Amino acid sequence: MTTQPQTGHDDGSAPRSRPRGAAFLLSQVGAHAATRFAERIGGLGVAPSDVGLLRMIATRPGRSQQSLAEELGVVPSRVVALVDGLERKGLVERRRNPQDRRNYALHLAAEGERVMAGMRDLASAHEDEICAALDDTQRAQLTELLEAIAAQQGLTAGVHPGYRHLPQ
Amino acid sequence: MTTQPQTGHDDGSAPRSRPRGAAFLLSQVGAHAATRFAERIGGLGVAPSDVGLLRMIATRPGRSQQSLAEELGVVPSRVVALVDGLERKGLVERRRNPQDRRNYALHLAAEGERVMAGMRDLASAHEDEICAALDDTQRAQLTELLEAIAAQQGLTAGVHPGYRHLPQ
DNA sequence: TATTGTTATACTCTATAACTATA
DNA sequence: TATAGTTATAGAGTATAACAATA
Repeated sequence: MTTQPQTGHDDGSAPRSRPRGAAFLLSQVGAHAATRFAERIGGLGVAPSDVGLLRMIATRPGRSQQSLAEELGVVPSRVVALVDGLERKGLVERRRNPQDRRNYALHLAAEGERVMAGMRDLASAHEDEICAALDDTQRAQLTELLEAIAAQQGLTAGVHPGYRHLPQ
Repeated sequence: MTTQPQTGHDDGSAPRSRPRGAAFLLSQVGAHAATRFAERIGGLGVAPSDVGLLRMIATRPGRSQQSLAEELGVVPSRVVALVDGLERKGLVERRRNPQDRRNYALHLAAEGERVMAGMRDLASAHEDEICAALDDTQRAQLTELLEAIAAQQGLTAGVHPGYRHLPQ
């Protein structure tokens, strides 16, 4: 994804009184953070698109594919492909529900638990890398500002919009 | 692009003393900002991938496709496709250089100038929309923090990493 | 009939590699 | 030989629509 050029401070001048370029910087730095994270988790053998799914299954085991599709804002057939991949890697299991044999209850396999643990460590290191320029106070400040924007813009906590389908 | 889930404040609790989740928030809010901007510029008939190109040509007219490819971090054949699209829409012109007939000098067409002007207005409105939750002081604060991160992470001012090719 | 999941298909994006023309 | 640009091709990602099994 890409965003607009801004008049910015390409010339190295100090920021103006009315700040400009925050939106572009957000998109730029955000894309960078996502790319770096993707590189890191690549070492665990999972793709960025897998991460949300894994976490949602870990948080609420037994969920159906439909419920994941809804929360992620993707089409159910997409979840089929994602779960196929995770199942092939031995990270999740599809368990039939005897009460209603139409849907599956999704659970993490043992290997999936290990990958989730690895991701938590990795997320912590990632956080430190991205925020290396900031001290603890500034980090808290940034988090607060971003949380305010996220809330006002109606973003769901923990759900990355990368999943959403623009084309209707 | 997608990033990691964070332990976050899904439960609505107050932020902890050691801030967690800034990197995920960055990626989440950044992707949202990029998506909203893409929706806006869609009305001008250009795609997000066109924007950087248009701006770079506007900033330094007469550039070659090669130089654009290098600065954007994409392969030259990709620039061919992008410039083809912009030329077809009447936004840019390829002018032969009589001194060296191998390369083109790229220039904005009249319609391209109009679109650039439209984008500047639109970027301003976009900025206001994304930062609606913040007052001017907070906006300046956010910009400062993001600029510090961008500089420390080695990001090029005004160049969106969405252009970069991870697959080598 | 409605719901869950699946398959078949097509479209977009973008890189690689081979090629043309010019130098 | 080297450089700017182009074409042909292939792979990844993801949506739409038709379908099967179950309720």
